[in-house]
Amino acid sequence: MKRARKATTIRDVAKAAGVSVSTVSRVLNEKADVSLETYDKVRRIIDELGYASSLAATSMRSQRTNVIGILIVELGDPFSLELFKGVDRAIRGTEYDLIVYSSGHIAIHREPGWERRHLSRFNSSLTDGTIVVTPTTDDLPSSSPLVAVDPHIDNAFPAVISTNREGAFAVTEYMIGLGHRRIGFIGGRAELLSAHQRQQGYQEALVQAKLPIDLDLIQQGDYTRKTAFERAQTLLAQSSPPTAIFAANDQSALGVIDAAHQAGLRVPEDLSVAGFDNIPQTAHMTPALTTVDQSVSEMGYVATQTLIKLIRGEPLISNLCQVSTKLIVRDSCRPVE
Amino acid sequence: MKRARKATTIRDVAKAAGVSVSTVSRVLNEKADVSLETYDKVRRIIDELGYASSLAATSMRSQRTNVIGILIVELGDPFSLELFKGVDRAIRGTEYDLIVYSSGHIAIHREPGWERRHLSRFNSSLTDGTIVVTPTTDDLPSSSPLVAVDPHIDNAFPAVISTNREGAFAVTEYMIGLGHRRIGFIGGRAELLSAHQRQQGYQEALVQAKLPIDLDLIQQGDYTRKTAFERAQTLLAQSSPPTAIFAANDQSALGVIDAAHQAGLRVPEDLSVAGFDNIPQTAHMTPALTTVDQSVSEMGYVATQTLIKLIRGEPLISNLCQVSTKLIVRDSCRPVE
DNA sequence: GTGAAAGCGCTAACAC
DNA sequence: GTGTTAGCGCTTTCAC
Repeated sequence: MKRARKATTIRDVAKAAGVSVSTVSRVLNEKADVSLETYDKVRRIIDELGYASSLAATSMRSQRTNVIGILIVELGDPFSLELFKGVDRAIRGTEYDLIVYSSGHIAIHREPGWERRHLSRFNSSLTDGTIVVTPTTDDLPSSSPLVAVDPHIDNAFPAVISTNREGAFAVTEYMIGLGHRRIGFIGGRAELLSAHQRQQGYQEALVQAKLPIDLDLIQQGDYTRKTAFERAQTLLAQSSPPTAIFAANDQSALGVIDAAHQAGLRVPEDLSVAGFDNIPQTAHMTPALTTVDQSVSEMGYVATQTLIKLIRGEPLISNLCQVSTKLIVRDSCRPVE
Repeated sequence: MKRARKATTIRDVAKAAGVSVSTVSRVLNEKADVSLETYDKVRRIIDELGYASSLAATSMRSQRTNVIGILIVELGDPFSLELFKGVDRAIRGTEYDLIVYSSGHIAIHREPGWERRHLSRFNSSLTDGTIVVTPTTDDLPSSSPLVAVDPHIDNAFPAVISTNREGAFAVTEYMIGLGHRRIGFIGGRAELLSAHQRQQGYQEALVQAKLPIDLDLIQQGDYTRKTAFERAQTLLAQSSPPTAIFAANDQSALGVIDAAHQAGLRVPEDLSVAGFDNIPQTAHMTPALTTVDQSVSEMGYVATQTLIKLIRGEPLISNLCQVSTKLIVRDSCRPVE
């Protein structure tokens, strides 16, 4: 147990090498004006001591830390986990390290603008840039580049999003094609652009099919299974309930299925259900869910690449990058008899 | 776009409130000796400005940051992702924030002792304690508490691990019970205690059944699918190949199945295969894998709780916490005909 | 009850 | 080529 050992600092290295701290700093940062002899000596001491510069101290003085931050509400949430896969892939082999920051203090997440505070803790220090996932506000001051994943509806900075409108349109059109005329919709978190776009796609498909937009069939959800369950109950309790329901994400679709079972309805025999897919696993759950497949890990990949470009000062082709979606038909939807 | 805006510092708050920085600091840290009037004024300004103290600066001066660190090799790796679920669960509702640190610089991971360097970057700053996942070395100096998940074989500090020996014993015993006499073993990363314990359980089951320990049947793996694939090929190419193979983890088991298919063998008809489970999903893959189920998310949960105890100075019941495993029999194993 | 000042580990500007 | 010095944003004595 070498626990008590205090961390080695740049001064320890300097002392051991018989040089000044600035010389060590120069070696660390690969500055040109150090004699080869000194360089080697310092490098050797650094290795011997197993020294690595303190991220906290470094970040306070210099602009560059070569660390990318990612701000997330819930670390364990399937969306986050799926996102990490893409972020990881994008980061491999680059010079960047990654810091995922998440708060345990649940109250913070209830308070809108929590990301502003968290960002503030990072800001102009620790990270060279930050990915913010599903921000609750568009007012995010930052002196370093920012990229949003699934951005706020008023979002003003570079962001990555799926082709939500097209996907929602396709799935609604598909249901209409199966003969459904009363198709329920359970929306997502109202402040997110994705939720808005999905509802838009749903409505456009109805309009194209010359079907009425019935406000009784449109329920406000929040991308959680629990809320969708309640909203679906409301839909199913109506005098003329929908024969199909399109839920704004996979969790919501599961909530709809919960409600159907609760009401004694079979899926898909009595009720067709489709969702927007966040993670590959959900689709394989019973019953096999008809989904709009969006590659969340791809979103993570693209977001990271975009952020790296911004950090490097390279030009962006577009401020809003769309990751394409694909309709995947499985047996949770049936034609109306 | 409010991007150019510089981050607000404690001095901005002090100036706006007409007090000194030390007073603001006192308010931030809820020190007693501040007049209520001053306290309220400063709090109001803090809210107005959306100020949050810089983690980098705070951590340099004070011991406590209320941040827990977790050091991981690959962020996108299924083991890590599963672990996060438990860590997240443990952190919810506590006063702690979480930082996951991962490096993109692949070369670092080849170099043994990379975690020492990464730890050094955190150390005595940023985090109050750190969870280190599958460390490649036991020589980890740190001035703050450390907990290992799946520790190094010579590990000396608090750690969380599964009941690997018992699990491996159970699955080997089960295969023997099916009539298998030549059971191959593909081991894990040699420097990890888990790999050692799994091999031990395997061997003990053979000994108990009075079966010989045939070194030709024991292959060194590294918990990756690719390596297991190669090792399994070696096993299957032998003059009297095994009728069953126990692989040290789920990825390795998949590699074994790959090799079986490659060799034209059917699983489980021609070859029984079992693995040690890291993530719930793998078990459901084709063919349904007989596994020793270890709850990785539970390991994350326990590790986090242990670390929090250490940080708070509470006593630990044991230095090595074991998360229990369970044999789950599925149809990737068959009796010998 | 509050402010001034030192200093955490580091980098950058300026000496020499 | 190398050392000295100031200061990043914060906490913590120590005065007053």
